[in-house]
Amino acid sequence: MPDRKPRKDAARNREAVFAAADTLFAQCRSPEDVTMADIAAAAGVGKGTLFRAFGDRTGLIRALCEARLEPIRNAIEEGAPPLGPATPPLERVPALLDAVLCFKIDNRHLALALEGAGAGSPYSAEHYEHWHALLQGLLEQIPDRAEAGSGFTAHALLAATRADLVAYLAGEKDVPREELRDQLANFTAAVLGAGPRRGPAAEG
Amino acid sequence: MPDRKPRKDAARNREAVFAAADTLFAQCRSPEDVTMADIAAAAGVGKGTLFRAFGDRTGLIRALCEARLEPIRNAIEEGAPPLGPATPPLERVPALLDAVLCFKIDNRHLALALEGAGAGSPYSAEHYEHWHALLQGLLEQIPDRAEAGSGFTAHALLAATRADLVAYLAGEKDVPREELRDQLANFTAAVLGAGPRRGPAAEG
DNA sequence: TACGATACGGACCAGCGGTCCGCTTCTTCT
DNA sequence: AGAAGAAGCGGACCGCTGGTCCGTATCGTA
Repeated sequence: MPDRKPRKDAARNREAVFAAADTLFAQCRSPEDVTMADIAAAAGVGKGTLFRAFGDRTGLIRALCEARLEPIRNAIEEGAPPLGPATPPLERVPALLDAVLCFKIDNRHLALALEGAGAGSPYSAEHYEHWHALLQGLLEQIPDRAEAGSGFTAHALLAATRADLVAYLAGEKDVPREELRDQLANFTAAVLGAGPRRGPAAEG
Repeated sequence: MPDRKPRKDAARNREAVFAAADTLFAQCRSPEDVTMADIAAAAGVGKGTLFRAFGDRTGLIRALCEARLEPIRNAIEEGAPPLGPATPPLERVPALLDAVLCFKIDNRHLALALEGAGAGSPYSAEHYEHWHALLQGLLEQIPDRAEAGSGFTAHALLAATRADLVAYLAGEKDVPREELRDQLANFTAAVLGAGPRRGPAAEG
C-alpha cells in the first residue's frame, strides 16, 4: 500500500471541494458554467489545491461521481434482491438500467458534467468499461440470446440512459420521473425480447 | 426572402472554409484539436470572416454537417425505395437508422464535432428535433405499437447511433463497418418487436 | 470610372484550464 | 514542549481559445 495517510487539512479540503462542486453543479444550468476557480472559491481553497488533489477538471468530476455512485455499486456487488448478484439476469438487467436512470435523473448535472468532461468520448473512461462489462456479462447469460461481437446491445441499452438525453427529457421536456422509468422499462423489455410491452403506460 | 444574393468572394470563401474544415476534422484525432484559427488559416481567410459567416464554432460545424447530410435528407424526402416515403414504416425505420449509422461511420470526425459542439446537449439542436420527429412519426404508424408519451423509443434508437459511440466502436475498437450495421439492424429489429433476430450475424 | 455597400482580416480582448514556487501548517522526533 | 522537515497551500502567472472590432480592400452598379 503505497498510500501513506493523508494530512488532516488535505482530507478536510477534499471534502470541502466535493461539497462545493456538488452544490455548484446542481445550481448551474450547464456544467460548463462552473469553472475550476468557482469551485475553488466556493470551497475556500486555492486553485492549486484543486489541481494538486485531482489532477485536472476531469479528475475532479470523476472522483465526485465515483463517490456519489458508491451506494449503487455496493447494492449491485453485495446483494439486495433486485440489483444483487442473486437475481436472475432477465430481471437484473432492467433493475440495473433503472438504477442507472434514477441516478442520472437525481444527479443530472453531475452526470452531465461527467459525460461531457473528457476531451474524447465518455467511452474511453474506465468507468464506462465497468458498466458495459457488467451488462454485457448479464446479457450473455440470458438463454436464447446470441450476444456476440462487440456487445452492441449493451452499448445501445446504456446509450438509452445517456446523461444528456436524461437531462433533456427530465429537465427541458419535463417528463416526469416515473414516466421516464416506465418508458425505459418498456424499451428494455422489448430489447430483451420479453414479448409485448407491459401494462398501460402512464398517460401523458 | 430576406436573403439578397451573396457576394462572389463571400461564396468562394464559404466553400473554402467548408473544404478546409472537412479536411482538418478528418485528419485530427479529436475535434477539439481543430481550432477556429486553424480552419481560417487552412482556408486562407481571416478569423473574422469565419465568425462573420457562421456566427460561432457551433454554427460552422452545423452548417458543414447540414451540407454533407443533404444527400441523405433528399433520399428520405424524395423517395428511393428503402428510404423514401413510399416504404412501409416497419421497413423504413431500420433503413433510416442504417443510413444514419453509415453517415456517422463515414464522417466520424464531423459527426463527433457536431455532437460535442454546443455548450448544452445535442438534443436542443433543431437538427435533432427533425430526426426525432421523423422517426417518432414512423413508429406511431406501426400497427400494434403503443407509442405514447415523450417518444422515448425514438430517442433510444437514435441514441444507439450516437456519434461518440460509433466513433468508439468503429475507431477505437475496430469493429468493421458491416458488423456494426448488422448489430444495429438486429437491435432495431428487436425493438420493433419483429420477433427473433435475423439471419446469422457475421462471425466476429 | 466613381461611389456605396459589403465583406475581409488580423490585432485585440476576456476567460478558461493548468503550472509554479514562496509560504504556511501539520507531523514527528527528541 | 520545541524544533526540524515534510506535506500541503494559494494565488499570481502562463498559453491558448473562442469571439469582437474596425480600418481597409473588394465587389456590384450606374
